[in-house]
Amino acid sequence: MKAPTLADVARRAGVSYATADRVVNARGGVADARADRVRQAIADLGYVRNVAAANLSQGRVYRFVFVIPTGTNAFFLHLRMILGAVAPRLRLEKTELRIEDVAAFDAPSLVAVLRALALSPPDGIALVGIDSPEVAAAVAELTAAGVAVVTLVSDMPDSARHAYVGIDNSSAGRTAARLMGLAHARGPGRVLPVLGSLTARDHRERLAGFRAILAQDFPQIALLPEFEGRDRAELVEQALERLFDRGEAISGIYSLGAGNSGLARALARFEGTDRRPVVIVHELTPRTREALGSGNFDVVIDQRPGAEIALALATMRQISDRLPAAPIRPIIPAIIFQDNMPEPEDSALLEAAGLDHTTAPPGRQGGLT
Amino acid sequence: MKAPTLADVARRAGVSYATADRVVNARGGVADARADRVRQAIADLGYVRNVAAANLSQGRVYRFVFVIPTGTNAFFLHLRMILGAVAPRLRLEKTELRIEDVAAFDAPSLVAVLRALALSPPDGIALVGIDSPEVAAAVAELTAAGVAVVTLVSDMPDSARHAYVGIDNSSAGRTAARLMGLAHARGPGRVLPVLGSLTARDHRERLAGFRAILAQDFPQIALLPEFEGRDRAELVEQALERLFDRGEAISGIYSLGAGNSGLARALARFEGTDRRPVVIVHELTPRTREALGSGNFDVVIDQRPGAEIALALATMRQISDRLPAAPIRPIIPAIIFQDNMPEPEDSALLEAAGLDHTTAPPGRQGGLT
DNA sequence: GCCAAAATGATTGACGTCTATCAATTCCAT
DNA sequence: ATGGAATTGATAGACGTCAATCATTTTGGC
Repeated sequence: MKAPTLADVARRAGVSYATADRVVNARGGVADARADRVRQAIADLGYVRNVAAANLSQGRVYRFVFVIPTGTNAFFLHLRMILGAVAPRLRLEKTELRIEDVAAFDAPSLVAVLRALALSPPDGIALVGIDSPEVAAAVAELTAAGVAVVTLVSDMPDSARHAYVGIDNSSAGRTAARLMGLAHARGPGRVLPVLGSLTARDHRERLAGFRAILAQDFPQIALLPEFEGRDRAELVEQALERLFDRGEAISGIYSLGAGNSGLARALARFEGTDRRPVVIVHELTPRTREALGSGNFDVVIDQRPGAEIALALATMRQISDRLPAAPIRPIIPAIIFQDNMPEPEDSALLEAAGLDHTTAPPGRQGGLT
Repeated sequence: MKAPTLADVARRAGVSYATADRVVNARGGVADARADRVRQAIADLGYVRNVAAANLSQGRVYRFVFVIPTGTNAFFLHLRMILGAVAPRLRLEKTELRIEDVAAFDAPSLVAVLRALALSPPDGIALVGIDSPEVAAAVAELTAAGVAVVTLVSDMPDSARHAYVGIDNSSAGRTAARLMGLAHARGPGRVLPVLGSLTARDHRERLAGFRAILAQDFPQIALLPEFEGRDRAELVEQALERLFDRGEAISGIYSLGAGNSGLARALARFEGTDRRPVVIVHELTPRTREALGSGNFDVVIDQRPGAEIALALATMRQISDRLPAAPIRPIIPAIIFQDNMPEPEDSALLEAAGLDHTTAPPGRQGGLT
C-alpha cells in the first residue's frame, strides 16, 4: 500500500541496493542489461524517489539566482522587495536566494552575468528574457550544465529555457483593448498606445494583441501611432504634454510599459473635468495605485509579481529535484480598478516578519506560549 | 552557519535531548523551569523543526477532506474535477484527499458531516462556509481537536476556522459595478442583479459591494430589485423571460450566483440585435465560457478554483506542520472577457495526469499567491 | 586458464526527528 | 528518613536516501 522504496526496486529487479542506487543516481559502472532491469522495476512499481529523504541525507541547499534589471522601474523594484521579503522564509526551507543586477534591455550585459554565473553554477536561474541569439546561447550552456533556467516576465521561446513564468502578454493586450472598447460604449474615439520599447517581446506582444481586438471589434475607435517612452517617466510626460498642448483629441491611453508617473503628471490638467481620457496601464506600483485611487487611471493590469516569484521558485525546485515537469500555465494577471485594489504587500510582509516558530502542538498538553 | 537541530537546542539549554524533545512535542512531564530554558534556547537559536525529517521518521501521511456541496452547480462540479485531478500527484507527496458530499445551502446536513468526520479526525478539512451557529460550533470542536479547518469560497468569520481561502466577495461586487458603469459610459441605464440566495454570505457581500459602487459613482444607473434564482437555471430563465416579455428596459445584468445557463437561454432573443444588456456573471464554466465566446456575456469574474485548492492545501499543510501561519491573502479573481479566456484546465490536467507534482506553496510567504 | 579490469554485492554512517524503553535522579508528603 | 511519584537522562531503532568503502564475482583479452 505504501510507496515503494529503492530497496523494493532493487529486490524486484533482482539486484543489490547498491546497483539500483548506481542506476538512479547515474554513477555509472553498471552493465546495460542490469540497468534496464532496474529501470523496468522502477516503471513497474511506479517508484518515485523520496526527495525529502534525499535532501536530508545530503544536507542539500537549493541555490537560486534571480537576474533582475536595475534602474528605477517600479515594477522591478517591487520584484526585488518581494524577493527580499521571502528570502528569510525560504532559508528555513533550505533555499538560498540571490539577486544579480543587470542593465535593463541590455543583452551583452545579461550575457556577461550569465557567463559569470556559469563559473559556479547555482541550481536555478530566473531571468527576464531578452530576444538575442547571444543570450539564447548562454542559456543553452546553462541548461546543458544542469542549471534550471526559467524566463520571468518576458519569454525567450526559442531558447533552451525550461519554462516561462509570466502572463500571456498578447492576451493582456487584447484584454486592454476590450476594456477600452467597453469604456467607449458604442461611441467613437482616438486611442494612444504608450510603450517602453518595441525591442521588448512583452511590449510587442501586448501592442499586437491590443491592436488586433480594436481593429476587429471596435472599428469606430481610431488608433494613434504608438509612442516609445523607453519606460522613462520624463519622456512619457513630455510627449503627452506636447500632444495635449497641440489639442489632440485623445479619448484613451493604453500604457503598456513603465514610466506611468509621467503619465499621471501629464493627466493632471484634466483634474476636475470630465474630459480625461480612459487610461489603462500595466503593473500595480505605489504610483499607479495612487492614480487609481484618485481617479486618474481607470484600470491597472497587474502581472502579480508575488505569484510569479512563487511559481518560478516552485518550477526551479521541481527541475532541480529531477521530477517530471508539470505543465506551467501562464500567470493570470489581476485586473484592478479603484474598487478592488489588494492591500499593499508591505503590511502583510511586515506582519510575517516577526514570527515565532516555537509553538507546541495544539492538541495534547495545553502548552501556552 | 547551518540550521540548528534539536540536539543543539538541548545542549544550549543544558538539558538532555529527551527533555528538549518532550518540550517541543508537548509530551508533558517537564518541570516549568526546565521547559522555559528549552523554550529560551529555541528562541535564542531560532530553531525551527525540520518538518521533512519529522515526517520521514513518522511515515506521516496527511489526510485532508474537502466538504463540497452536491448538485449540478457547475462551479462545484469543476472544483470536484480539479480535486480528482490533483489527487494522484498529491499521493506522491504523502497527501490523501477525500471529498465528502453535503447538500447545498444546508446547515444541518453540514453539521452532520462535520460531526461524522470528528469521529476519526483528518489532519485538515476545507468546507464551504454557511452562516449558522450550529456549524460554527462544529467547527470549533474540530479545531479544538487539532484539525486544521479552512473555509472555502464562502467564509465564516465568526467561527474558529483557521483561515478563509477565497476571493474578497465585496470587492468582486464592487468590481462588477465598476465594469457595469464603464460599459454604460456616461449614459443612463437600468441594471438587474440576479443571485442565488441572500442567505449565502458570499452572495450578500457581492450584492452589497455592487450596490455601493453603483450608488456612489453611477447615479445615472437605476438598480432594479434583485431576483433570487436559488442558483437554478430554470428559475433564472423564467424570471428573465417574464421581464423581457413585459418589455422592461434592462441595460445590464449582474448574475452573482449560479444558474447562468438559464440566463444564456433567456438572452437568446437578443441575438443579432445590439440591444442585449451588458452581462456580468461569476465563475468560468463550460456554459459561461461558451456564452463569452459567442458574445452573449461580456465579463466573467472567476474565483480560480485551482488556485483556491492549491492555497487551501498549502494552508492546511502549514497548520498541520505547526508552522507559524503566514497571513493568508484573498484569492485574486480572474476577470475574463472573450479575449483572455485561459485554456480549459482539462487538457492541462490530462497532460499532468501521469506524474508530476508540486503544489507551489503559494501561501508560503505573505504576498505570494 | 590466467590476470587485470569491470561489474556487482554488502555494509556502514550520516541526515534530523520521533517514539519508546529503562535507568537514574530528584521531589514531596508523610 | 522513607517510599512513591515525578522528573530527567541515556540510548536505540526507524524512516529513505546518499556516499563511500571493501570484498567478491564476472567478464574479456591473450
